[in-house]
Amino acid sequence: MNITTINDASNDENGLVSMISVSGGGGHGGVEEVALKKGPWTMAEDAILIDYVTNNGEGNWNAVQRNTWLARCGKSCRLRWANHLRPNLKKGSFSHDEEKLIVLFHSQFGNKWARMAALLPGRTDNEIKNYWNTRVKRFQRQGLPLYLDEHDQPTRPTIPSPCVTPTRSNTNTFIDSNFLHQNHHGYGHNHNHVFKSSLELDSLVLESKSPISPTAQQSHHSPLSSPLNHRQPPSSSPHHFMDPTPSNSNPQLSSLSFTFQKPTSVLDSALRFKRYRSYPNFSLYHLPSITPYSTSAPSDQIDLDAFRFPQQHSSSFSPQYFQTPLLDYERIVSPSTFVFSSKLEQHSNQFSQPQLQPEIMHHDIEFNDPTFQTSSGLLGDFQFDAQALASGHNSKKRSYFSLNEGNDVFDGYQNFEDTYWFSTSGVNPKEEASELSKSMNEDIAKFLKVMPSTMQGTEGNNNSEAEVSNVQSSSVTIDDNFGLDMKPIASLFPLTNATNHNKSQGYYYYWDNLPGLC
DNA sequence: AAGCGCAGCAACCGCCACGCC
DNA sequence: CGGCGTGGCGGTTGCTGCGCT
Repeated sequence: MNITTINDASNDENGLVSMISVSGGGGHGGVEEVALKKGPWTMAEDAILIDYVTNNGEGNWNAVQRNTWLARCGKSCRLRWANHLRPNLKKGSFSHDEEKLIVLFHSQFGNKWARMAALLPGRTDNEIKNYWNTRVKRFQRQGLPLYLDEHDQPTRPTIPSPCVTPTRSNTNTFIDSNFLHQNHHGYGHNHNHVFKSSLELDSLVLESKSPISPTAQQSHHSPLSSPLNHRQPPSSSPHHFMDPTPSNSNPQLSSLSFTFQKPTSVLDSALRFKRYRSYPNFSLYHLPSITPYSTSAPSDQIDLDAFRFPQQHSSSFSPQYFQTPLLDYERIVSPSTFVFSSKLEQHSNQFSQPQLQPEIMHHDIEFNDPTFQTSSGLLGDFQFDAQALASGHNSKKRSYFSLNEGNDVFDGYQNFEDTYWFSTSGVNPKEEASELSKSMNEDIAKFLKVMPSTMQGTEGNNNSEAEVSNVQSSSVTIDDNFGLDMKPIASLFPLTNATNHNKSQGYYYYWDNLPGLC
């Protein structure tokens, strides 16, 4: 089918319409013209798109235009869905923590908006891009270096990347001194806000020849330029923020000199990132698509205590940042939870957030059921969900139910504030959940296998210790929809050993030193 | 009140990668 | 192997609201 777009700005309520010629299909060469609308989406269009995706799943966006009267091109539909209509989108301005993360990510990835979005659940690449562009404009106008946090003192010098002198040939890194000041857990003296890691690391020294004022730095290192632009070669691993400690041994190093840590081979593999891609048969009402693995340790051999995500006590940490990118539940809400805003506006982006969408996506759970006492943090939740589903276990805040929505019946279960919906295919939810549980357990096992051994508390955890002894890669692929790059995650969350949590199976590691989130 | 600049946001466009045939 | 369709990504544009003059 050939589609020709003809711009015609004369015949649309918004003054934006394109005429496309749709030909082919039957070989008659017949051409039917379809007016493709452009411009802002209306609520009616949104409703059509939501309905279509609900019934047909994501993907095949051009079919939307073919199968509905929605006169939008596939790209426009995909964009509208991804940026405004899909569940779990977080609207509103970025929090300060998110802003810092964006700066952090940009210093690592450059203009890789989609990549950043994958690390900021609920945020879209477009949002991040817009935020960054706005930030660029603002900082440029104010003459501030881009990688200087706006809440910090503007006089704080930034290490410009051209002056960075790695001591190891395989390192090409940029680190902004700004980030070295943002962790308040405190190690060292002059630069006591450094990132403490328990990883065994090589060290490298970054040296700044001289302090550079923001103004001077601007001319030297344009705020518009990402550190990535200065990397040679650009394809090298942009691994930064690794456990910097003051370097006082070298008298040539000024206060802008730091020694920070480079991970060993475990975290040294190439950055790996995988685009999300929907299954062709993806259903909006499916629980997460999990690809079973044939060889994995059963879950009962995995001590999930060895892997804990941040707890509430860490004031600087927002665990929801990493919930979605790590293990994307595809938390789905019923279309009934889409409600129209009472405030009528011209555009149609006023669907309120799904009411069931949790503002805080993580659960910090203390279960009474000993079955789940070993599960905590993200993986714990993950396993909990699967096991509870499989077992049919109903905790106080979890229940199965069905919901009649017109002619449709949706099966679901509720876990605290979160509601999960899954298919109405007739599969017994528990059977489906049982398979899901197995797959999840296998995924968790696989996940743990490739985790750096230093990320796992191994005391009293011989099984997993053995499993992780031959770690070769830091990348984890949970399924086709999911690629996890452990490296930036690990570098963002240096591990500390919380020894005062004396559970029977050993000690925990906490990810509680998120830099820049204080 | 009008004009202007700016911030924020939504959406489009071009390019490219990938899979399929 | 090349053409084609599809989708993803990054750059860019345009619109709207708001504050300031």
